[in-house]
Amino acid sequence: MKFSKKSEYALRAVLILANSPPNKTLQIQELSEISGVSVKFLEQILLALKKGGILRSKRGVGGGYQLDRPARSITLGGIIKLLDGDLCNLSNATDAPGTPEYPGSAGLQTCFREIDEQVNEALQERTIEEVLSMDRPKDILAFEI
Amino acid sequence: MKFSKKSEYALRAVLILANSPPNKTLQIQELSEISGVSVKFLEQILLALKKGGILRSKRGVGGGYQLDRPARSITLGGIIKLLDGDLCNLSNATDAPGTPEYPGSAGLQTCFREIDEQVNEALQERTIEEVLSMDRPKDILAFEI
DNA sequence: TCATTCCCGACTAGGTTGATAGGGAATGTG
DNA sequence: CACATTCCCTATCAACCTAGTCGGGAATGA
Repeated sequence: MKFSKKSEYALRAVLILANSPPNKTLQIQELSEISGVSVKFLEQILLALKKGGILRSKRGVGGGYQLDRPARSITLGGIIKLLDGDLCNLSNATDAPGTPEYPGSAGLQTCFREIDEQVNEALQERTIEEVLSMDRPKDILAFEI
Repeated sequence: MKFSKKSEYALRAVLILANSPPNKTLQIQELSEISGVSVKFLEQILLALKKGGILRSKRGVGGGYQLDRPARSITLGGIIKLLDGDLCNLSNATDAPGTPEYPGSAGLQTCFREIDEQVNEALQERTIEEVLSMDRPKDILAFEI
């Protein structure tokens, strides 16, 4: 019950880009340094994010990456799905073709489908913008004023 | 975001045992046939379940397995945890030692911890007894009378 | 004594993951 | 045009994990 490094690194990259000034492009090199992911590995991930319509890129001198749409429209689920294929799919184990019927098999599947839905919803609802704002909670800022 | 075959097969075995008359023992062979899992593989799983205090066993002629405690006290989470180690632990990826700080890293971790809790709670709450009863819903029974 | 049944560890084929490497294509600069 | 820069794309690989097999040992009861 975990997700891949690719997904995790993708989230890092998108968060970093979402946090930098709009219309500023960041190069792989910079993203690599901030996120702590090797340039070459990150490259593959950024490419996938681009193909998935989350980032846009520019080549040549002064090129780099930036978000292709507002951070409020990008969700954790969208990113993870892009890299890992499916989010939470417990029920497809109990559902697979060839699975025999046994006492509780139907009930089990219902349970797992419920959990799948819960998790997928939670991940699809959380936007990158929200995550960034959770980073620096308002009440703590209030104290600092 | 899925769990191992071992966990799945363990759930099958426990459900089958919970559904059979109390104090009746089932042999690996029988469990294998009903669950559709090879005898040898199932063997390992049953052994783990026994060591985990979920099943008890008896050797020799007429031996076999049975539940070591009532089905209402055995949860899906308990079984999965026994076989797979942890249930849902998304947050330990973002939490791992050596993870750098980047914009949103804290927020991300909070999100994942929330999901971890949700899933773990859901799995820890659902008992084997409940799952069995979901299999044959009461309203359908009512129709058949 | 012997068949039965669970107990236990070793082993392995095959797939997945995380990552590296190297060259190609676009783009801006002088 | 020539060239440096930066992204684009594919191939390859070692390490690890999973699902499963195998062979024998130990307890139990007839």
